[in-house]
Amino acid sequence: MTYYSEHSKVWVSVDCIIFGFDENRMKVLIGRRQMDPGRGEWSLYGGFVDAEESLDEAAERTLSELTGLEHVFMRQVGAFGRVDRDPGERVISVVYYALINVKDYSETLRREHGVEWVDAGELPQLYSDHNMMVDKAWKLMKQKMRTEPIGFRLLPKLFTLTQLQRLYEAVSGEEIDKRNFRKRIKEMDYIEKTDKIDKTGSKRGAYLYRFNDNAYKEDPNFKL
Amino acid sequence: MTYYSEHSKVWVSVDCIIFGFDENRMKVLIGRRQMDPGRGEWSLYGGFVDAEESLDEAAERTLSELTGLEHVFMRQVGAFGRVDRDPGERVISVVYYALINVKDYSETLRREHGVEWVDAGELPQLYSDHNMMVDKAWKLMKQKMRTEPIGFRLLPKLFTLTQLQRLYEAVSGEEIDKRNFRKRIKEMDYIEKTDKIDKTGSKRGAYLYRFNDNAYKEDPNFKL
DNA sequence: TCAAAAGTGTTAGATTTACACCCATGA
DNA sequence: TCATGGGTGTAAATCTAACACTTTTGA
Repeated sequence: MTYYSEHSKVWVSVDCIIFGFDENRMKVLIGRRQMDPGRGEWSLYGGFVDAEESLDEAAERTLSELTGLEHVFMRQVGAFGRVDRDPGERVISVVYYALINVKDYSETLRREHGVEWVDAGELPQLYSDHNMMVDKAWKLMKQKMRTEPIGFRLLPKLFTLTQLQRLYEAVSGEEIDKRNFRKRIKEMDYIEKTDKIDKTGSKRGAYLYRFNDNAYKEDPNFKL
Repeated sequence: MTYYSEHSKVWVSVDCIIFGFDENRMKVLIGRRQMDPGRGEWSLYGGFVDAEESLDEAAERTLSELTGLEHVFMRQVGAFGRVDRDPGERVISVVYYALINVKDYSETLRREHGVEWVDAGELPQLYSDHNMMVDKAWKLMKQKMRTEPIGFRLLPKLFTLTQLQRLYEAVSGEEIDKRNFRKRIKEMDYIEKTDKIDKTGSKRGAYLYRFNDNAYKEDPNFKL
């Protein structure tokens, strides 16, 4: 029994914009496209949506295929549906962005898939409309980072305040005053100081902090 | 020649959340679903995406089919893709919201299509995941209305400051101080006072204002 | 001993909020 | 004449932004 058979079906793919933070820069994971058409062009990592999986599941599967990671923060960016966006066939693509900690992604696996971390501000021309996808994802991510505590997904579980500040500087594109920044952090009780000290960033060492998600849920207000 | 033939195709539809503003309330246009499955349930207005049209075009076509209106402000909300979201078949739906001036929509046409303006806060249960769609569209629209001058799409070309204020009150859900509101409006040079007066809202009459899009583009900053 | 990053408060300026009365008109 | 919505300014409170020096330690 088919209800909608007079209408035409299309291929639907998902494309993932995987953001990372390394050396004080926001990075995006891109690789050379491995299939025709467009083989060899720089491209986001994606895949087709199977008949028996949701869009979110397809995005999670695709991300996990590439990185081996699960339970990653992902959000949908939207659907891209120009008729000629794919040079081969008509394909509608639903785009997601993900935030991962670069250190959680095995270098071996990364090389096996032939993908690279590239500065978000210095992306080459990408396949099809992938640059537009990144632009939109970047805007959404930026917006969300201002109002929700999602930046921690890009850092190790324990991080220094300087690391956190550099992250917010990279996302906002401007320098942040150290004292004002720390003042605001102190007001957020769910950003907890530990007694651990990181000595890799300085001789003196800096206290390590942790984001406490349960504490956040009790008093969810965030603004940076 | 087919590149992606080993993958499966799906139906893709668009659903439109059409916002209006009337009697100081935000409204959404809904109707009784005219096809199986779900015939007779309250539902958003939608349609299938044709092979030779983009998603944006499909949304515009759908809106115009229902309202006869063109060049309407529309934005994509996102793609909804749970496998079982449609009780009939697997259909991925790409959702758009539109802002129209209720007065621009012919009552005759509205009745012909059997759709109604319902208070955005008092929607009945809708077909499938349509309530989730409205929730998300509402959030996005609200957010955008704070930072971009799109509210004017819901008002006549000429409007009084009280009308504008009521609109922003309806969207934000809280009362706004009249004097503070007008102070902010005065700073936006692209909201132009005309010498026309509206006497329908009060005995004394109120000046009518106009949004000047070209003037806005020269100095695009808006915040309410 | 010195270079390099960590850590810490105060003050001026800008923005936001609260608030009350007179005006013009049609019924 | 009076009820109704239109129109206007000021002051307190809050928030934001600017700013500089001391500490610790490994090289």
